[in-house]
Amino acid sequence: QVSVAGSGTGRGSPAVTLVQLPSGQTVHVQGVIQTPQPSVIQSPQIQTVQVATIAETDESAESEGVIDSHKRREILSRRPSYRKILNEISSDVPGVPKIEEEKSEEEGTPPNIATMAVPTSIYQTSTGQYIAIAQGGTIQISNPGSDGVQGLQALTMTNSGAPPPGATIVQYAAQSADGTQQFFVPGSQVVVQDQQRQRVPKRSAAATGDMPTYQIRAPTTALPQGVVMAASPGSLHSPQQLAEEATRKRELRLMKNREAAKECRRRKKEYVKCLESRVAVLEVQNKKLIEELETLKDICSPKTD
DNA sequence: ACGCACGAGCGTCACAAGAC
DNA sequence: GTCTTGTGACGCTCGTGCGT
Repeated sequence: QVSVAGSGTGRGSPAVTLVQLPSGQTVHVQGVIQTPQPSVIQSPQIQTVQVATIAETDESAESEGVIDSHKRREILSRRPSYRKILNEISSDVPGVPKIEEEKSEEEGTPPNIATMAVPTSIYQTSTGQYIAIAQGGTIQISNPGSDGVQGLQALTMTNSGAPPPGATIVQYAAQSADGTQQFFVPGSQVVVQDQQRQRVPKRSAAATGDMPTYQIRAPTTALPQGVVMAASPGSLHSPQQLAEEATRKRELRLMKNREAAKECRRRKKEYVKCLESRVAVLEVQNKKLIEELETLKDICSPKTD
């Protein structure tokens, strides 16, 4: 004897079907039959939109815009990071991959890209590139138009020697006679950008993923024309130097935030992808359960004729 | 060919949470 | 208390599809 009892399909409550098997076992099938939804993907993004809508409804009711926007921001900002959410999901569901603490290989990071060290000095060239010199002589070249870590290059100067304290100097020349970009680094060496990519439009740079290549050469001439010299923070005294230092700090902060935003967006996309795949899995499961239920109904329901 | 709408991606700002 | 990191929001640019 099997009894199938439908219940609770009211708005907001999932449909629950009770199936009593001949053995006396009762099976709860919850939410198997769902009302059509506009979208199967219900990411936290959507949830936040809903929260925002509620908040705005309150706003129109109470006419307290400032307080409400604060409240809304509070609600929105309480949402944990994508990494946390996804890792929580993955701990519940075995098949869902975790977002690694560090960047995974998934996105195809070129092997010649090193991880970004904390720079101690940062400079912007006349063509918009950023050159950061970290402790230990690592030079990082960041092209503002390129995509993600692909715009970040690290060159480690193995024989640059220890610069005098507070005296890191970058000497930059806009363009040399052979059409390459050059800048000079401690240790009397020259970093030369190859001709093939200078000021590539940011769209195509992102699409093709091509990067500027740099070579370390011995200087062929004395100081070139148009040399720009910048001092590191160690020897700052005048207001102008302080202003430069503030600008430098700001540039560094912006560069870091730029990278952080890229990383955050990458995680967000990964998170949404995971949710989508999870939805697909659940849909398959759901379908199977429905079929199973139908089979059980067929087997166990008493024949009338 | 042109204009428009739309979506994706980006840089920046503001702010909360966590680290130190 | 200060610094760093992560993320939502905003505005911008660019590519694409579509109608005219």
